[in-house]
Amino acid sequence: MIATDEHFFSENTDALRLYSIDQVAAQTGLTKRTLRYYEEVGLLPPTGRTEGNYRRYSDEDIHRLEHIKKLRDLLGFSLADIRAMLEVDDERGILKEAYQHETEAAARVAQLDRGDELIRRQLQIIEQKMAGLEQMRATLEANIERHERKRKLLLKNSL
Amino acid sequence: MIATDEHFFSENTDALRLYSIDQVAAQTGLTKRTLRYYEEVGLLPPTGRTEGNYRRYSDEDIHRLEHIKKLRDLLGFSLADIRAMLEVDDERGILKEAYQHETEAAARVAQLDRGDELIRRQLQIIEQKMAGLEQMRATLEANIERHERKRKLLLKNSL
DNA sequence: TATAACATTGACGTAAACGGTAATCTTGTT
DNA sequence: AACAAGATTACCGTTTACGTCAATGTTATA
Repeated sequence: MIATDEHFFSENTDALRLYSIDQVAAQTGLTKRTLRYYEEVGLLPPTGRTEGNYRRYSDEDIHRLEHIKKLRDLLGFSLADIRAMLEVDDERGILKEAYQHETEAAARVAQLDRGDELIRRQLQIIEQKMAGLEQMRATLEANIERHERKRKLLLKNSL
Repeated sequence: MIATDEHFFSENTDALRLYSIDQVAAQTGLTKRTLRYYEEVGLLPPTGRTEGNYRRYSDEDIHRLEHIKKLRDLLGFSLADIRAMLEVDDERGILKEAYQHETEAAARVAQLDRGDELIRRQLQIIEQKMAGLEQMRATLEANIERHERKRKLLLKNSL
């Protein structure tokens, strides 16, 4: 019986495919231990469960986990940082919910503005990192170009 | 007496200004403990010392420490990763040394090639990170633009 | 020269982010 | 029905990257 699952996701518009912890581990590249850990520390909201108390992950769960992994590996964020980022995302989600039900135009615009503010805050962090990386990249490329010039010089002199 | 320092750096072409651990901590934003730790684990080669066994940091040391910090904060690298990167840099340094003393053009070109190879390897890592960041950035900006369109729509409908 | 304010090296402590194991269920298969 | 395979929680262990003393030595200054 999977009535439990149906209950949890019956009002979800997503494709309600569910995955075992093994499948999710394989797809995300995270270990099963890590999946349980992220749930334990609240990075991932409690997943659905089968009647036998086995975890069942939704597509949304997987998406969130992949996002977490990106933040961890790409940005080198700590789980605390990631939690903060996700809370922003979650607020955006709530905002979006509210947006749907809001009828007044002015209030809708205000909610869009608030969403933008949250997004821009994240953009700033990312752009800051990118600027630093860009500088490192420029330095390295300058070295390659310097080598290029030296090579040409050597070639000219050897003629 | 600072004969020790003079001995250590007498053949260094750099400005041989030396800094106390406090000064370096202030300038790099690393704690004194971290400075000692990085030296202890070999990320920073042993610094010069005063007669009284106090550490004296050179400009080169500071430069290396700032580089380490960038790798740590920007790329989110572990100290193990950073050690690997620095070893590449160090090999480049050695290569450069050898280059100076090499007289044969062919050998010089070969060394430039080897240097390029090392640099490109680092470039690849950086570009990979940047690509990931760029993607996140694009996603966020797409959301802002989506909001922009919605705002315009609301404005039009409210007239 | 005495004292305060710095430094040094152990040594132990700690928060973060999991890894690994034990005891106990659950489930697909024979 | 029985058994192997895999899941769950609980709990202890580990690594990384430092923080925090304590005991001791050094140095600038009154």
